[in-house]
Amino acid sequence: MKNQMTSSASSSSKDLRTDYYWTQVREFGRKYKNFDWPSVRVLLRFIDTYDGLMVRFSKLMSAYKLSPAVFNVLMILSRGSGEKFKQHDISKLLLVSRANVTGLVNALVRKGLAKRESDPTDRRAWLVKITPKGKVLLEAYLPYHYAEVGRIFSGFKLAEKKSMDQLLLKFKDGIL
Amino acid sequence: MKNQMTSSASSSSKDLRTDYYWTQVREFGRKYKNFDWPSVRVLLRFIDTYDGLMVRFSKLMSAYKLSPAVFNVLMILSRGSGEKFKQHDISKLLLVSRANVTGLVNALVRKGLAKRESDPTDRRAWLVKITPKGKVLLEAYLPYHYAEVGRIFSGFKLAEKKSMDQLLLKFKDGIL
DNA sequence: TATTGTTATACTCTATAACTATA
DNA sequence: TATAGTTATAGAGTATAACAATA
Repeated sequence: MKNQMTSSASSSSKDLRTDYYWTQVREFGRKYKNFDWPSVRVLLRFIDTYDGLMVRFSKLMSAYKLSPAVFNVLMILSRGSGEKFKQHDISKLLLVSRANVTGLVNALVRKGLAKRESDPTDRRAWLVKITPKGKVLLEAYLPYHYAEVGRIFSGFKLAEKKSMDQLLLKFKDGIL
Repeated sequence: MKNQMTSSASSSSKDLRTDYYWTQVREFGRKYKNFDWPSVRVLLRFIDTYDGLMVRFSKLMSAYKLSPAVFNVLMILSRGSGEKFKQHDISKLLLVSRANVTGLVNALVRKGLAKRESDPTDRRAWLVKITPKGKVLLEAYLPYHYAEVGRIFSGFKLAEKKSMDQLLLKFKDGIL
C-alpha cells in the first residue's frame, strides 16, 4: 500500500522483498478467517506493479520537467474540443479539490505552459488554456510516453490486454 | 498517473471522466506512431483502479488511525520470525530511504506502536520492535482488511485471480 | 573506508476551511 | 443562496546531502 517514486530499488532487493515478506504474509494469514491468499496475492502484486510503474514514468517525465499531476492537467488541456477549461471542470475531471487545481494551474502558468483567460460569460471563473510552449513540451514528451507504454505491453497479445482490462474493470467495480 | 486519497468522487463523475477524457485520449492518440489503444486503455484502467483502491483502504485504515505507510511498517514488524528489525532492513523491505524510515519509526514510537532497542552486536544500529499496543491495533484492523480484500474479489473465480496475478506479473516484468 | 541512523531541508500532491467576488 | 476561485494552513510521504558514531 505504497506509492513511491524511488529509483533506488535494485530488482534483486525487490525480489527479496517479495520472497521474504509475501511468504510471511501468507503464513500469518492463516490465522484470519477471511484470509484468501489468491486474493491477497493479487492485491500485493497490483500494488507492487503500481509502484514500479510510477517509478518508471516519473523518471521518464522528469527528463521533460513534468510530474504526473502536471502531465495530467496538460493532457486534459490539450485534449479538449474547445481547449478552454474552467478550473472547476479540471477539478471534476481530475477528481481533486478546487484548491488543488488552483495550485496546479499556478504551477503551469509559472512555467509558461498554460494561461488564464477571463470568462466573458461568468466573471467568477477563469478559462485555462494550454500555451504553445505547453503544447510543444507535451508533444515532445508523448512519443516517448506512448513508446514506453507500447514497450511495456509488447509481450502481450491483444487478447491478453483485453482480458486484463476486463479483470481490472471487474476489480474496480468490486471496490465500492 | 495520479495517487489521491479523496473520497469526494461520486461514481457518476468518475464515469463521466472516463467517458469524456478516455475518448479524447483515444482520438488524439491516432497522431502518434507508437500509440496502441488496447495498451493505453489497460494503463488508464490500472491507474483508475489503483486510485479507487487507495481511497477505499485509506478510509478503512483511518478508522483505526492507520495510514498506508504506517500499516506497511507495522505489517513488517509483526511478521518477522525474530520480530526485531534494523531500520536499514525496514528500508530495504519498504524500498524507501533510511531517512524516511527514521521518520516512520519516529511516528510509530510517538504513538506507542513500536519501540527502539539497542543492538548489542552493532552499536550504530537500532532494533525496532512492535509493542503490545501496536500488535493489538494491527490485529484489530486486519480482520476488516482481509474481509474487504475478500469482498472485493468475491466476484472472481480462483482461475480469474490466478490469471490476473499472472498478467500483472507479466506487466510488472515489462516495466524495467 | 563503509555503514547506520539522524538531521536539515525541500518537493509533490493532497485536503479543509474561511474568504471574496459574482451568479 | 449557491458557485468559482483563492488563500492559509496542514499533513502524508517521499527524497538528497551532510553529519556523527561505529564497524
